[in-house]
Amino acid sequence: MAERHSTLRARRRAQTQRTIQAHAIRLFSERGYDATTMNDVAEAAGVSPMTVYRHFPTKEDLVLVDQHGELIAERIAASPAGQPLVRRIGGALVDAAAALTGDDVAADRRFLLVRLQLMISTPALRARHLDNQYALQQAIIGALEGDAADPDAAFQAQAAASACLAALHTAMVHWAEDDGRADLPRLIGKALAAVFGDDVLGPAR
Amino acid sequence: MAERHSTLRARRRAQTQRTIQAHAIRLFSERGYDATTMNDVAEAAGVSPMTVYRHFPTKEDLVLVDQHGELIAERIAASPAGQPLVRRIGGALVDAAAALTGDDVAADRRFLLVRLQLMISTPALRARHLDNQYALQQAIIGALEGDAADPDAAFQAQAAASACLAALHTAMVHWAEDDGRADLPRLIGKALAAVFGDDVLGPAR
DNA sequence: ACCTACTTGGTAGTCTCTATCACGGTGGTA
DNA sequence: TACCACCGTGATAGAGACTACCAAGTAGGT
Repeated sequence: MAERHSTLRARRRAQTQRTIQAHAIRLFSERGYDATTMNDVAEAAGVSPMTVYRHFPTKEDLVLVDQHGELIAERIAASPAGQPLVRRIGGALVDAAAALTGDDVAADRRFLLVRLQLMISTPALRARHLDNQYALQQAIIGALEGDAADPDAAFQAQAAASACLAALHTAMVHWAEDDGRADLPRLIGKALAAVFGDDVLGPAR
Repeated sequence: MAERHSTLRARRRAQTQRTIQAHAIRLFSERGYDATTMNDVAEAAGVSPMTVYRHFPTKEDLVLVDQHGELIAERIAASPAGQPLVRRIGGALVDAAAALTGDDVAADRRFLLVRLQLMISTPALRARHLDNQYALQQAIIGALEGDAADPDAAFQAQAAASACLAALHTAMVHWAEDDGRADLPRLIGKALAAVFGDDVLGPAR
């Protein structure tokens, strides 16, 4: 088993990865994203530019981390098919947000907030982020498999998913502008209610 | 009046601009967006690379043209404030789509369709396009000025606008996948109805 | 005919990202 | 302990998207 070396080597790898990203986010926040070159990041992290590219294929990947995408899709696939689409999708989004901003991950929450503010204010990052959300939308539609036969149901699923993700985006922007003081899951619920009505997530909440 | 020269010079400028863009779209469709360089476009159009950059600041601008953005915003600002938000926004989107795909602009419609298919299938273009839609969303929110005082109304406006644009995107993707055979304004109405209910655009339609 | 302003072309450079090769330390094995 | 395969890192060269900066030609109005 040559794959059982995951103790020291993998830990060092994860460590340098965190170091590089931390320095990158700091520099981006201080000088701005466009005014910071990959060489600057490498120099600040104490590694060669090659190493930066090895861990983060593109400059945007230093800020944008696909977080919990497939977890959301799995949760939607596991939700009861009898419920309305919006409730299945919205519930998963609220739960994922709760996992990302819970009190047990306060440090990660600050980091997430800074990256989110960078994403919103930098055109290149914002564009990539929106495309990632589009990919998440495709994954969500794929998770609602049962309706591939009916083209009309597929249209419904696509409309519901894209509207839910639009609500998610609205909530995230407000959360970032509020500097993370508000409760993100609650904001998402509010945005969903603003579009679909107050009873979207069910009376149980 | 040094600005009254808009006869020959402006026409030549518009002509080269159209030539460059036409060759670019053709090459992108034939070889793929990433496999086509700006030098290829310049050579095909018979101009220098400098001239291409002069007319289209970025490679993405060769495909993405901000069409009718401010027109939509103006129409929303002029719509009666008493109507529900979704109806004001959705109505403007349907009308803009009708203007873009009407029978009197069949050639433009083919061109729009090709560019849309390129946008959807190319990650870089898709990302930029989604960011342009985000900018349009901001413009729409700005057009609904009356509610800047109430933060809750602002939240409502943002949620409504982003959901409407999500529906627009859903409709555009379906239209492109259908190769433009369907009626785009009708598709937008269908997507809006899928999210908000059948009576979104009012009984008058 | 003259002068201004707009359009175009050329050169050199920066920055992101890729391909290829070489070096050194890790982890397992004889 | 000595050997070897492998992984992480580094240096170099290069393509491609852009951005100054400067030179030349041509349309506009006086």
